[in-house]
Amino acid sequence: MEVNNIIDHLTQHGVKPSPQRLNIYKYLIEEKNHPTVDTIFKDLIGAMPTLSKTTVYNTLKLFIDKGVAKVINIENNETRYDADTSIHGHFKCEKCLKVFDINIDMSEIKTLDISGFLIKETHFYLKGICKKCRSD
Amino acid sequence: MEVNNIIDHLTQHGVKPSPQRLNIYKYLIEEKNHPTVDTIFKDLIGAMPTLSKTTVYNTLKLFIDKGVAKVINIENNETRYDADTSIHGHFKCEKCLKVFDINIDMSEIKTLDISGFLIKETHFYLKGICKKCRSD
DNA sequence: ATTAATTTTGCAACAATTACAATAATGTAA
DNA sequence: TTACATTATTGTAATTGTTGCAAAATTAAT
Ligand SMILES: [Mn+2]
Ligand SMILES: [Mn+2]
Ligand SMILES: [Zn+2]
Ligand SMILES: [Zn+2]
Repeated sequence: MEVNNIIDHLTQHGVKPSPQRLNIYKYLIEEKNHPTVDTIFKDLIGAMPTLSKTTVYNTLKLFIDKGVAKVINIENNETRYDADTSIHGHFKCEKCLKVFDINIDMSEIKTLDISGFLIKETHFYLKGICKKCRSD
Repeated sequence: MEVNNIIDHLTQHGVKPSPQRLNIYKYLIEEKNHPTVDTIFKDLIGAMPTLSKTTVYNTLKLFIDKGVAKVINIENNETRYDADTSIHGHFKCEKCLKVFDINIDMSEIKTLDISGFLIKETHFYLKGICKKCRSD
């Protein structure tokens, strides 16, 4: 995606695109690596030497609030973030520690024993060993 | 479930049933409340005044290792535990904060874009507002 | 009864996150 | 432009959930 599109996307969701916000958002959509705050910070501090970890926290919180990112909770003590806000699942490999996207069809699942419940978020993830790590 | 059955169940899974372990396990299967360490500790300290929070952590870790309990990660910074080790999902109400069980049929989901992957754990949860809280 | 092995406990250390106030940057109106 | 108000960023301290570790207590074996 081009920078102008990114700026538009953020702006349309009520996120003023400061340099830090722009870079963090670009990082999320380009890397698609479901990073932690620490990963983002370490990967961006080179290009933005004054970046503060607090800013990363603040920015991600803002992204979540405005709906341009969402949280992925797979391990506790390891909050990850995803700029893909569509409903999809994840697979975390316990060897290489990578997090892969999984397409899921939630159509029927939603209507089991929770009729009358208001669903706001759907989360699905698997843990195991990825194809590559199995063959190593 | 009777205490003798509980003892057998723990023993068969390689967990020596000390008083602390027995009480914590009984708590899990009786309350079915998907508690945090803190909740367990606060609810049991009355009956076991010498109980240590470290013991709760140790015990739950042992339960997980031996397969008589599993971790539920819905919020980060809020690790919950479940003695129901079958594959099932959860719904967390953001008003009353209760966690409900959901039956799920994973049959098809497992075979989408992760062929060749070894699946060890399946996690599914929803967040929203429960029926009761909606009508209040 | 001694000794060895296991379990529990208390406290210190740690790491992720949040609170908060100071600084910097940006926007707005004379 | 200058002056002022608003917003964003930063650094540090505080908080919280968790783990490490060694001493004390309990249980098992000899
Ligand atoms: Mn994703
Ligand atoms: Mn459950
Ligand atoms: Zn892997
Ligand atoms: Zn509720």
